[in-house]
Amino acid sequence: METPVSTEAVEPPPFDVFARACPSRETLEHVTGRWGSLTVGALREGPCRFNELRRRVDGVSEKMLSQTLQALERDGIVHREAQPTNPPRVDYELTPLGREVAGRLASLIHLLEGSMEQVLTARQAYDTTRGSR
Amino acid sequence: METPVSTEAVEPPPFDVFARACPSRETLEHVTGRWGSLTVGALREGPCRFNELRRRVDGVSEKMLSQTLQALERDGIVHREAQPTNPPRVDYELTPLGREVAGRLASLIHLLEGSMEQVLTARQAYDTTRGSR
DNA sequence: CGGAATCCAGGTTGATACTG
DNA sequence: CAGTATCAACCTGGATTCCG
Repeated sequence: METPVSTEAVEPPPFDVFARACPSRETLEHVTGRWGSLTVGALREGPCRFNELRRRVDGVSEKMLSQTLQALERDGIVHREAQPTNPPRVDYELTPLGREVAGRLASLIHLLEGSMEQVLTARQAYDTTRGSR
Repeated sequence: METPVSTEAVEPPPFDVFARACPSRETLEHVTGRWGSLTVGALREGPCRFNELRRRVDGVSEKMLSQTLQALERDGIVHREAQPTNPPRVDYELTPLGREVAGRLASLIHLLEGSMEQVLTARQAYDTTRGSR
């Protein structure tokens, strides 16, 4: 018996974020980026129009929100539903994959929000120790 | 019965990453930032020296790794253990909080690595639909 | 080895203005 | 409303050099 060789791919390519060239690293960055994580988190509350999303994500500019949404839509994390009405109405919502991602992200966010006292204490300790080097 | 009022803070301040000025947003960015997530992920495999960490996180420069580690140390996510030997030896490891964070991050990373086929397919669909607008 | 400091190019950001 | 275009300003990140 020879090494089995089929005409179709026998094994899915391994994806590893720790490797510089792996496309999974890009997606991780889209999802965890400065506005990516907040946008996904905001969409977790339900479908949302562009400007409402802007309000939920305090501080994001139109441009950044637009760019972020496009990257997330391209990766299949967010679904964009445009209605050809006038004035235009566009709704964004998470895809099934997006909901899974959002869940894990929310878990991280909640952990951090709940640990901020501890973080703030650590910062003070660090600053008095190293700040006044 | 009156509303209970004690002399010490009755309620911990609410932390909300979606609010522009909340310090939790900074910590989220340290943890999910371009190198933050990979550094924390790499430290999950165990304590590690500076240059070994550089090898684990493919593509980081000394400067970025150094900056990233300092931010994470300040937030109490990473512990730095320096030995005053010559040559110097410094070990980094996750704190208990860091391990919790790393766990949630790993969960997200694994999800994404396992979904990349789907993501790549979504990208192709997007590019053929919108790319040739 | 483990960093800190400096320099600098280029990418990212966010007003502002404009379009459909 | 839902974006896109433009542009200056800022910041990121890499390379290099030097120190303990």
